[in-house]
Amino acid sequence: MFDLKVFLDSAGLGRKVAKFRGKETVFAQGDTAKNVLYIQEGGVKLTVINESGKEAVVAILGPGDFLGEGCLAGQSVCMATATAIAPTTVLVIEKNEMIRVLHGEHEFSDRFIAHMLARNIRVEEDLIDQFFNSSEKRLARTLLLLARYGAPGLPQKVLPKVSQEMLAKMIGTTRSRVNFFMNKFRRLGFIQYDGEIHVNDSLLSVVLHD
Amino acid sequence: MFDLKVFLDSAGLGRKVAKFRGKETVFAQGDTAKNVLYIQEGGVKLTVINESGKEAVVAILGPGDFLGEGCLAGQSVCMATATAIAPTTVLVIEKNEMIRVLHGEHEFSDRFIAHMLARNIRVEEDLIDQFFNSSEKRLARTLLLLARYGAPGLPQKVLPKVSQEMLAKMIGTTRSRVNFFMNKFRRLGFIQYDGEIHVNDSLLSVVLHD
DNA sequence: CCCGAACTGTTCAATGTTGGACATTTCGCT
DNA sequence: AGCGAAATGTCCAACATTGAACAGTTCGGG
Repeated sequence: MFDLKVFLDSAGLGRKVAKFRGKETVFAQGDTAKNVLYIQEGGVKLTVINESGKEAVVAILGPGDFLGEGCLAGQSVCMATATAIAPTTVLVIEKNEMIRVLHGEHEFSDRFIAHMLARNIRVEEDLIDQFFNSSEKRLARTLLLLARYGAPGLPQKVLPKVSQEMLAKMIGTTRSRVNFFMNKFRRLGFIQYDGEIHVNDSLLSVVLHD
Repeated sequence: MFDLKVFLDSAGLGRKVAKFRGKETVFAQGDTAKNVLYIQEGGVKLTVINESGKEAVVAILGPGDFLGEGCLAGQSVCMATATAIAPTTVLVIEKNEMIRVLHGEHEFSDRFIAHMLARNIRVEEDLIDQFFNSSEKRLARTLLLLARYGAPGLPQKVLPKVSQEMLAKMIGTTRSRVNFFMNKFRRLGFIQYDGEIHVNDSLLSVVLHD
């Protein structure tokens, strides 16, 4: 398979590597945007804060994902804050280098296009979810998606540690609402938890039923 | 400037052209997805319908935009319905042709990447808007964006014809809510209308204020 | 110029959601 | 073990939103 790291090395781009521990800020909303990052290991959450200080989680990214691509489209400042949610290693690619390589290297631009297409589909799904569904359904969907995080093949049903507060910021509601539904889901046997959260397939019924 | 149509012609891709009149369906949610389309003239709206028959407008696309790119990422059926909102001409590019040209032609892949980046930024903004803002603010934002439709330079403040029903589907709320706010905006002098809608800059205050 | 279809204006009860507050539990740390 | 911080459980009044109904208006076409 195509190994981006090896490729970038040979293109002389893989040299700048940055490492972050959990909770460290990778870049902050408002920073000048001049690099594109590529996640090698770990995970990053993208959050946005509005004028009144409310926070929203826009995306959770993992190995193989790019972030900061906005600068390629001319965004001069970062629209979101990127925070490591685990020990994380990223490749740092300077904007103009990125443009040069995207233009020159087929394999690389193919890969990047695939990433953008996937990301776009995901964000569109999130938007549609937000349009159609109540917070209860959005929570159920988010839990199901998280439960498969990092294991697209096998159904793994244990979540990485996520607080109710964070869930609230992911689906765009309040913590008390999340708490209410988590208890409801537990009462109905859709999930269990005690430190770790276990998601049951039966939770799907919440998303599916009218 | 780079003219995509001329380029596609010389690559032997510009031959398949399709034309639609207003309200005609370009493709429907559930259709098998095998082509990427490029809008030359006109405009298209993308809508999604959920199980209970509720409809949402996901995007409004114009000349220079691609649609149906989801198939490149492996989506085998269309996730949305595309409907012409004006007399429209599109280039039809078969999926595998698209992949071949994306891989082989720098200028073309650059262009496509730019489109995906822009689209992504827009959808992300819509998602954030949905997270943070009340339906009143979302309506105000949508009106302001529409008022500049097709004229990024000069501030043009007259909307293309959009019904309150359609506005409701764009911001994810009900018609009665849209009606309520439209009247409020009019009462406050933020907009005028009588067939055509005129958007005042003062409407910005609705979006900006806490 | 009249009809029907599409759009707009208006109302309201039922429901969903927010944004607090406060008590309780869990967790990491020394 | 004991402290403080973080996370969870619970409650509730104020507020926003839905969904449906019905009347009035505009508009295009026969």
